[in-house]
Amino acid sequence: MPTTPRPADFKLTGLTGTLRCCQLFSGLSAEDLMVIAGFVVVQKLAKDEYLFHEGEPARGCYLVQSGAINVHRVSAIGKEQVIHVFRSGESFAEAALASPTGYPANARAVEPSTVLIIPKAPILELIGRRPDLALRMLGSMSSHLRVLVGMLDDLTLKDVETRLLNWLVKHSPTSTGGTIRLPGTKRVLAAELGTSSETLSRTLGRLRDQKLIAVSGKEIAVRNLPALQGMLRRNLGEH
Amino acid sequence: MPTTPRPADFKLTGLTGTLRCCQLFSGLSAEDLMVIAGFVVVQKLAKDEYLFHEGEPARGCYLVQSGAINVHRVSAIGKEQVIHVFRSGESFAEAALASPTGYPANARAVEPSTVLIIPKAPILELIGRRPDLALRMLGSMSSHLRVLVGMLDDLTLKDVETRLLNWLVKHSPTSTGGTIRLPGTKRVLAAELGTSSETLSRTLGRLRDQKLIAVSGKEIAVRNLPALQGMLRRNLGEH
DNA sequence: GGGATTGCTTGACGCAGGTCAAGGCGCGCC
DNA sequence: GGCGCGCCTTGACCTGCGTCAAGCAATCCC
Repeated sequence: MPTTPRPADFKLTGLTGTLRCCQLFSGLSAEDLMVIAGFVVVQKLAKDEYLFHEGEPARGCYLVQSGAINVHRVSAIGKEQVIHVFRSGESFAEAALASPTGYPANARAVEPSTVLIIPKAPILELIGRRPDLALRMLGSMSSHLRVLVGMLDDLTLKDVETRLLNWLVKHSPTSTGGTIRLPGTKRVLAAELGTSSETLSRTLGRLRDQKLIAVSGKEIAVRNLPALQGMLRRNLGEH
Repeated sequence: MPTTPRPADFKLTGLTGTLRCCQLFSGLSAEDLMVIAGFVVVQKLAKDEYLFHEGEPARGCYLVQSGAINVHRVSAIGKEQVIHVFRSGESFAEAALASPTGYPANARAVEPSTVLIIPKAPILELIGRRPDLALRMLGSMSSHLRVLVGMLDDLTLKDVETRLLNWLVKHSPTSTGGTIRLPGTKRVLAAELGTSSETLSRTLGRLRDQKLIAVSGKEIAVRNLPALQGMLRRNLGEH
């Protein structure tokens, strides 16, 4: 029954578009999407603003509409361990839905961002009625588990050089190399790799000396991607 | 309609007992338990026998009936990183249900063990009909996520001494201390703590010298739990 | 009983990488 | 322009811990 669209309807149809595009909800029926859009809360975050802190009671789970959210833990001495940076279309904190305890980590916007908050109660109710949604949630959490498992051996089984090589290979734009523009400062990259900015600097320096890359400011030019890949494989393959 | 119990019935009622006792299925109706018991596969494992390897296509998820299963990853150089040791009543590899990729880790019996294999297809079908079961699965996976997150800062934010202190405090039977009997060898404990048996030995030695614990064979007697807790807090609190 | 095996302890050594400190460079701001 | 302030780089140093190797104690098995 089409009537003149009111602002709220515009908002809803816009939201369903976002919802449809994400892994978690893609393929759901239009009605279900509308239901979800009906209870979702939009929140805008400034750069460096916190979405939630460790231990806070969980409101629900989240979907990044734009920007980037850094999920991390911090030790008693203030050292920060990045768990993952979630970007547009990705969902996180599904674990918070199913357990009565608070968030196990912190979430902060790396840049100005918009996230959709999916409140606990109504989404749980919907999951109860839509078993396939439950399976998707399971799938999404299982991929997060995989990310964490991946981090584990990153941190325990590899040295800084190998982790950096891996990062460079993953972020090279073309198959021959190309130049990568750092999203943040080098200190941030160092944190993401689980090291200090000094060690990162030295490691980059060593690769530069071998003419494998060129560094200038926030630009890293990958000169010889195949060589980097070979080096990575060698580092993984033997000692 | 009671008839003379056949062996298969005995088997089924025995299984439902096991199923009822575990976190994942406790509270399910008797019929549901029977359904699950109907498709569960019992597998016995000798010490050091593998249940599955990384990359293998997933059969389903698992429930430990007796014994202990070490879930771990291994790097290209053969170094082993323990993710978790699951014991009687615990379930694992739920993540494998929801994703088409293979297992992300290896599982091996630490001691002679019995596990129940819960095959993928029938349990997924049941989840589709029992939404509360889906929520339990979500809950279980979310607690595994928490374990992994916990491991992360164990590995990145603490040294071996702190990890050992944490382990001792967690495993002390009484509030004043008491004695802990190691389930496996010290080498296994060392692996669980992410270190070598030599370093573990040294660290235990240091605590012994300070009269905080006494070690004899597989028995660790905690002489002064409050002091251990204080030391732990101090290690976490400052440098 | 006596070799062989397995696990634990201890010493010696090396190394990756964290920390401290001292420049150098770019950039905005008065 | 001069000045201060982040950021990066580099050197010097230190330390935790992994590895190698040797010495014991307990257990097993012929």
